[in-house]
Amino acid sequence: MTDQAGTERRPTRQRAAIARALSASAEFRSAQEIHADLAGSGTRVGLATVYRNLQAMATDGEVDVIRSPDGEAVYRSCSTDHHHHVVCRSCGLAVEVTGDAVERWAEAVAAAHGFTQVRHTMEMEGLCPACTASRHRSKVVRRPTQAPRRVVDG
Amino acid sequence: MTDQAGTERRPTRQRAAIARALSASAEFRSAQEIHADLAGSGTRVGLATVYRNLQAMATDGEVDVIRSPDGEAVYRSCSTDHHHHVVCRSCGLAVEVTGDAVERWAEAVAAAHGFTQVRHTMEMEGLCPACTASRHRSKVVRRPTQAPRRVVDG
DNA sequence: TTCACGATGAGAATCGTTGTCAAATGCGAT
DNA sequence: ATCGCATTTGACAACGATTCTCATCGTGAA
Ligand SMILES: [Zn+2]
Ligand SMILES: [Zn+2]
Ligand SMILES: [Zn+2]
Ligand SMILES: [Zn+2]
Repeated sequence: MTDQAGTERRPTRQRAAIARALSASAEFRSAQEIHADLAGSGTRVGLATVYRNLQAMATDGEVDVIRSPDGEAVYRSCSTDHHHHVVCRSCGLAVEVTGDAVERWAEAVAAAHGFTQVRHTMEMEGLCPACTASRHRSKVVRRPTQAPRRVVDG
Repeated sequence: MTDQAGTERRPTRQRAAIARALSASAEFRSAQEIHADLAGSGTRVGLATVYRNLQAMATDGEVDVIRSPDGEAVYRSCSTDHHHHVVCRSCGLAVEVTGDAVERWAEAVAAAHGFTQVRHTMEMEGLCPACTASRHRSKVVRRPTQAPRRVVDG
């Protein structure tokens, strides 16, 4: 199915619930999490329906979608405050950062190519101060499982 | 517990083959593709081994890894030329772009937080000129389903 | 060479996501 | 309100990428 502008999407309680659940959080949430949230709040919505709607909203530009490091698709309400992360690839520490420079650049370069309604995602990864030090003294900590992503405001 | 001296990764023919296959291409390749390439060139390497090595190389910062739009992890040799894309979310047209501004910003902001060996990925999406026009006229214009992602140099 | 342990491979197990299709529902016309 | 019909939903099967298991192999060091 080609997504077109004139396409009429019928309003349903499920879609409304999903949209509400999404905007209730400022963080990126996966389809499964949204589904769980709804179930938890007593709203029964099929898992497939959650997937379908989130995807539709994403293609229509109503929500932002990125892939979490483990490959899951995660969605976030478009209106929430926009920022990026610098993640340590060794311990998972994440720092939130914002920057007008990139925002403007993205907008400008996209416009220069005639693109409209542009959105973007940017992720940075490296070694945090602590892990940088560790490696210097040849002490590498390799976790068996993925480290929990701790977020620290920048 | 947390010990070990510098990374003691033993050299094996499989690892060498994987590294070679990776640097042979300037594009991002998935684990499955690398595996197929090797098989095609007569080099038998277990799929799990390909996954394990690509992941290890990624965590060690030897290769770049991003997620393709459908969620597959794709790897690329670190040395290849760095650039970004502006993708049309309606027809899939992709334009390659480069920009010192972002590169410097990313480096600077990461350094400001004490991070080292920083790498980044950035993706922009919007509506290309053609699709922007289509949407303006309320007329529904038929467009090939799920257009292949054509790349155009910026 | 021998030993200890990391690395590999084949296949099973996970698990997020998509496909199927009958039943339920929104909407415009009657 | 009611009918007709296309869209949407939901339960569940099907998929496919990635991970896990574990017996066996290969490498580095003594
Ligand atoms: Zn760290
Ligand atoms: Zn931004
Ligand atoms: Zn387009
Ligand atoms: Zn860049």
